[in-house]
Amino acid sequence: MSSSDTGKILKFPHEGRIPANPDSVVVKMCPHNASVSCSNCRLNELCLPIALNKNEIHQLDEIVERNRPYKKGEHLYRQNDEFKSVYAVRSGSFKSYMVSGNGAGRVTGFYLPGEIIGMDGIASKHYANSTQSMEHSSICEIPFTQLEKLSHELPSLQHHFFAIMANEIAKDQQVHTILSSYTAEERTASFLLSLSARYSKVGLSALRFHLPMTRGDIAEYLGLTVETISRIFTSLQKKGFIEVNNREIELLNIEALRGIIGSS
Amino acid sequence: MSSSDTGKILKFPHEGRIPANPDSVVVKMCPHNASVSCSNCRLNELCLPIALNKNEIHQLDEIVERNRPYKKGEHLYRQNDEFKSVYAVRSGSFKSYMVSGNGAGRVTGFYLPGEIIGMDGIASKHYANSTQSMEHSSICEIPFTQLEKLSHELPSLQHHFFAIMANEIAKDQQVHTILSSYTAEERTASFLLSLSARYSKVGLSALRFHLPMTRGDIAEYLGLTVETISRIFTSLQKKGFIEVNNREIELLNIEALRGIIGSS
DNA sequence: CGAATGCGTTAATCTGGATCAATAAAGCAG
DNA sequence: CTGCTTTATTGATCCAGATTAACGCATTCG
Repeated sequence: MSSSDTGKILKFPHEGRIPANPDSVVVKMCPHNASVSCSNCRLNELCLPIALNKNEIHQLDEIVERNRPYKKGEHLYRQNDEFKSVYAVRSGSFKSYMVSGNGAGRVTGFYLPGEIIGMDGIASKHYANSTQSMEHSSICEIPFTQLEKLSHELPSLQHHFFAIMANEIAKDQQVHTILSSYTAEERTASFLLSLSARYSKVGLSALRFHLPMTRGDIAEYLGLTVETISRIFTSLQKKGFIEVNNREIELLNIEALRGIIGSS
Repeated sequence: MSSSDTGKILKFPHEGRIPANPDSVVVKMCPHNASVSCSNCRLNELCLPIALNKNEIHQLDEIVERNRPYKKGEHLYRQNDEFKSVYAVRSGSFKSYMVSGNGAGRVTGFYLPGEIIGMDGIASKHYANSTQSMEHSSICEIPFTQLEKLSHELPSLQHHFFAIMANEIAKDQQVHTILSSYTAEERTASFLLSLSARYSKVGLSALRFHLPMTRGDIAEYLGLTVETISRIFTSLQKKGFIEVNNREIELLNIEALRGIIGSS
């Protein structure tokens, strides 16, 4: 069927990332630049500094370590490593996965800019997952002991960190519902809608974005197989709800996607 | 703090609950007695007071409200109610469930004595689940604003509450793995093992316990159907791994159950 | 360059668990 | 107690999604 599509290949500049508009700060600010501080980070409305005042942000800034960029596939930490820090994604994206008894890895989460990684290690002092970058990415490392100490001094930081963790809990319970009762098509639609919402939060397009993960990653995350994901993408495309070209995806009818979930 | 001022001790014969041994404190201490304080609660090694000193426990005690007992089926709160408190199960058990788009309820969690309920409401200020008791139960209510304030004053309480939330996150990610990759038999085995571990934590038998939930609840929780749960119980019984009589269950070969999961 | 490797799609077949259906056994209110 | 509702078991059939297999298409690498 693809014999005639040669002329209409979508070209995507910027490492496959699609800014909401071509002149957005996203591009100008060079997301991998380590010298940025929390106060001028474009993500500070999403990330830890939210609801902190100038002075408080400055104190947070002091404990944040801005690491070197991570190449695609590099590990942030591995399952059972000693828990030391939580991390905020500055640019790029990460996936976490757990190796279960039989050795088959299972993707347990995807992390996009502004999101916090590593909270699974707080309880047992060892990370429960491994986490690796899915593309060239950069990260802010926040040593947990210091974060706890600072939280104790800044009530609004404590409050906000409680909220961040609670949000993770609520999100995980939502996933529980999806995995325990949705069909393959419903899972896929809800996954796409979740990505869309999260991209739009960081100022990228809600309707057209790059999938940093493989079909296999999506399948593992949703408890399905690669083939099923592939078939469902194809079928959603045939229905005119989406358009997929490799890792580039456009949501043509977002209401219809919502309908898939509502109608279950 | 007088001991049961009117002498009206709510009598509570095990109500289908099997104590580790018949003379255990569980029975003696009358779990539904509202006059107990955190310092002499048999659950204080599991619950919020963990790692607090005498004086700190006393401060915590001040904000804890010991509610009237809940009858079977009563709601603690409903989905979308305004978030006000988290709750610690003192005796009995609760289930939480979410009503998804189509109206079909889905059980998202079970809560046994010593466990904390309601953290799903912290982030959005409204509970994401409904929670109801599965048997005659009692609860400690902890108004969240006050807990937050006290956490700010007591670093070890802050630390511990971070840990409790993190534990919930880790547990939910474990559930993610189970739902996305385990077979029906593996899910059921891991569910039974989880119950066993949790009962044994509160001093009840790890090998012989009462299931407070229906087969239907288990099925919803595990993303299966009642019939499948029923068939798997029967099949595990035929294999000699367990013995079930209605809601009473005995794990005859716990290693074999572990083997079911490991061998996937 | 050609070979190897990883990712994605499509098609044919198989199966674990759902669905449908019937019955039994508890629990419970009057 | 009796009748009614909810819960549990078991069997027969069906189907969504897994499995298996083959192939296309990029990348990378010697």
